[in-house]
Amino acid sequence: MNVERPRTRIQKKNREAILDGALGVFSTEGFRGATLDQIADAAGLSKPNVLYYFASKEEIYTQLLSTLLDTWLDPMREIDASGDPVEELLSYVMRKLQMSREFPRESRLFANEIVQGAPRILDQIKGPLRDLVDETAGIIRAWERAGRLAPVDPHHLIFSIWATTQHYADFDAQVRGILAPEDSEHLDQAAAFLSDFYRRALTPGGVNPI
Amino acid sequence: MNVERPRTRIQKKNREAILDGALGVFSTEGFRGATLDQIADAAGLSKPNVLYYFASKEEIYTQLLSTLLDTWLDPMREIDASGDPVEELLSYVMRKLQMSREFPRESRLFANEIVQGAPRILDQIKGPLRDLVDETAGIIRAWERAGRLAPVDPHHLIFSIWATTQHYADFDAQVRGILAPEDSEHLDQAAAFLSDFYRRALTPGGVNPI
DNA sequence: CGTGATCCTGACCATTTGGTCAAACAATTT
DNA sequence: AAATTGTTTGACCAAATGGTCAGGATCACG
Repeated sequence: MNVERPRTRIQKKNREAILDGALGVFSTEGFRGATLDQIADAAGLSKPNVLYYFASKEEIYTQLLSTLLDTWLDPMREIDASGDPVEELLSYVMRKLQMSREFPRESRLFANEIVQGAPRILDQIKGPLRDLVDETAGIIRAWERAGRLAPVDPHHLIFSIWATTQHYADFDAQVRGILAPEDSEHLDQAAAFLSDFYRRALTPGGVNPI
Repeated sequence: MNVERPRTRIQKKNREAILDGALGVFSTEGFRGATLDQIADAAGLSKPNVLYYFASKEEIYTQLLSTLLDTWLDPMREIDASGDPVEELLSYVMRKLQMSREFPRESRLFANEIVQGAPRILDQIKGPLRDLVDETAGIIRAWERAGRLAPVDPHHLIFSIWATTQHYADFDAQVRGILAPEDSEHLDQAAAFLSDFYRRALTPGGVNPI
């Protein structure tokens, strides 16, 4: 049975349990590494029961991917062309960092997918994602031309924001391995660092020369 | 047969072929996703023949990981405490970016491993990698205290350099999906962007206010 | 309560996968 | 060229894996 919209409360509950469990498994194992048994286990259901709600492992995965991409891009949509350029970009950085804190599994799911060549999400990247990025790049370019932002390549600025913020979710194991293990404040430190860092780099003419 | 040091030219050639093939497979599939058949295929050998040179899939993988980590850290070892702080860090950024260009498979191999929780390399991270990072952090902190560098958290600066440079190898599929496909100059643009960007952010007191 | 629809499961299946092994084949040494 | 050592492979195996299915359990509702 291949229900698009959950009709009963049981369907809703179980589909959610499956997607939540699958998110955990896929995000740490990748698509090929994840097994239906693990997913069923994480969801608290039997394997045949999982396949009663989703036609295949692939369907669970693509369902997850396309649902999450939207959420993932929300912080970028909030950038306001009429706001103060540096402050708008800084709060974008903070929103992205916040997502790494709140949704690390989602971040790692995308990381896995893209590192492995984005075989199942390339269309979405070349379509909606690219459009949104180009639009944002336009805003940044306009700010920059108006002299309200240091000169930067908009696309590479966006890449750098993604890289630096998602790093804390995607490479969490490494970050924890390097920083003192008892140090659980590292995301707050990261916020302070990135905030200062991007402010210095983006403010036209440099900030408060000493 | 489990030969540590290749004794014959055939051993040398085949072990290299296996490691090279395996690098390609592991870097795009992850450990669990990769199969011995794929590796054998990529190496141009039969599966039993691969297992004649390496005891198991796991042994190939860990061999790759530990061999490569050393190369991977070389750029950081080159940082010279007696050089000019901003220039030393900028050339470190450029060396790291150059590695993304020359060794994208190696970068993705580590990315896969770490995204999935670094199950087989955590010891090396907590040991040698951490030591080197702490040492470099000490150098950066000294520069900063001497007022030769803008105030930054050394560890998070290092993370940001890793993130921004490796992004171009690890998330290559996304970068290519977003930038114009005909644009094969994006790594040169990235070099220009990162160079300007880190110079602005690191130079104490800001750079050449207009 | 009865009945049709929904939900769940044990048993099963075909394929894939990591790994073994005896025997054939090739290189090197004596 | 015989003996020794090193290399390669086809055939095979057990376990894991994605997926199926018939039938039983449960639920919603007239």
